Amino acid sequence: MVKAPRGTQDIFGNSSAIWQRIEATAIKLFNEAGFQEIRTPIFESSELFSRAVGESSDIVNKEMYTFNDRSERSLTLRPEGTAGVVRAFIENSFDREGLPAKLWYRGPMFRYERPQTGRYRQFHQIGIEAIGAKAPYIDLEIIKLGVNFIQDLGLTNLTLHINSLGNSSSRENYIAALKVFLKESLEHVCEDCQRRYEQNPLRCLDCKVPEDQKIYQNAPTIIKYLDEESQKIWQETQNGLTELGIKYQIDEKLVRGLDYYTHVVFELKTKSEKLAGQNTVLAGGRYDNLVKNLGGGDYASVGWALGIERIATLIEETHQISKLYIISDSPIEALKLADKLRLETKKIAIELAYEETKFKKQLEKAIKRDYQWALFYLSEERNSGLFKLKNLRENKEYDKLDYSQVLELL
RNA sequence: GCAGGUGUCGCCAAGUGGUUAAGGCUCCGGUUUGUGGUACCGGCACUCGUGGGUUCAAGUCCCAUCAUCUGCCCCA
Repeated sequence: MVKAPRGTQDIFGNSSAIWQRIEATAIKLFNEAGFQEIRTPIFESSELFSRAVGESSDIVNKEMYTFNDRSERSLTLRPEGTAGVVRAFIENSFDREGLPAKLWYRGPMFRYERPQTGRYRQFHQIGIEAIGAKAPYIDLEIIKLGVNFIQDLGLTNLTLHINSLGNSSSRENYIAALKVFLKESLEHVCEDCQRRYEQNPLRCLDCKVPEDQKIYQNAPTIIKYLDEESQKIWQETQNGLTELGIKYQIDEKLVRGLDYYTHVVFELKTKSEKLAGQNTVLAGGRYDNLVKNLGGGDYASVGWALGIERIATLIEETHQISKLYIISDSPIEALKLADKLRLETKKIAIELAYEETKFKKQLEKAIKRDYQWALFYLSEERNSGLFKLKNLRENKEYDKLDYSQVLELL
């Protein structure tokens, strides 16, 4: 039997209802804040990602779904959303429409990784980007939208972690200082850290090995290396969060896996056990150099992305709309009635039996499938023009109703 | 990419080398025609993830492969 490829899954039933709720919640929030949807291609030139995400990142090194098409172009299934959005921003000259460009997107992303709880090879993100906005107030708006999103879904038990990576020169100075520190104890740390030292020294800081962590306790922190400008932005961001009543936790070891981040970076993490080790459900930050690096103007930007699968795992259940089942001995008459009812009722699903099965079977089906209502529409009702309606959950029956009374009850 | 666990019907699950692969739930049909999830009857794995091998004999042993789970790496 042919199965879905490793790391992919079918979404249906209750999960699908939860996904719809997640997407509807996000879309409402984005519309209210004046963000516009953008749909970019699912595959792009491979070069876009190696330039945007960074040659040293794990994503580019070992996780991309890259292939050559029939004309030998190297293409890649997008591993994240920001690169494509920025490419579209530049290509379509969005800067002429006025800045910042406030955009949101959703859709599948692809990374060739070992599948696990909360980790898939095809996974889905919803993200927002504000391109061409330097003021820290846009960071605050973006972060607030993430926090509101979580709240609107009724999720608790999430913590906002933030850190600053500073501007390019602060970051360079810090990395230089960090490398000096790391070099002293390079022989005593794990192999991964020795590799990180070469490739991405920042990542050493969130190493999981306890012995290594002991050593890193004395490492210089990035905050001390922020230059005046970066320091000022960092202060304003924190003040703003407090003003907005957003609780946060400074995490000096939060460095993120993509190379394009600058200044503020943040993650919303859950304490729930349901996601095993994958406890980050929403993450983002500022990327002031990315647009320029991809050939656009010098536009500072900020954004985040959330993982739909991870959020969905945290949501237990969702309310389905109530349903009505038409019990009839004539499918065509039931179909005509269903059509009419669908036009004239709101927020109720109208269903019927398509085959001429027995009365009792139809009623049992309605009960088993958890329909709230059964509407009797057999020859007797059709002749009299009066309906019988039953609330199956409350076991209440309403007899001899005319059509308008049926509508009132639903 | 590395280390370990698991794979018998849609779901749960017995089976530990020997004739026709328990059982439960769900599902489908019926118990002569318009009212409740009950009860009763019947149906639903030529096959044990897949492919090889060992054996007179394999769901049961061996190898490979695939899938899945857990930890690491990393990430949403």
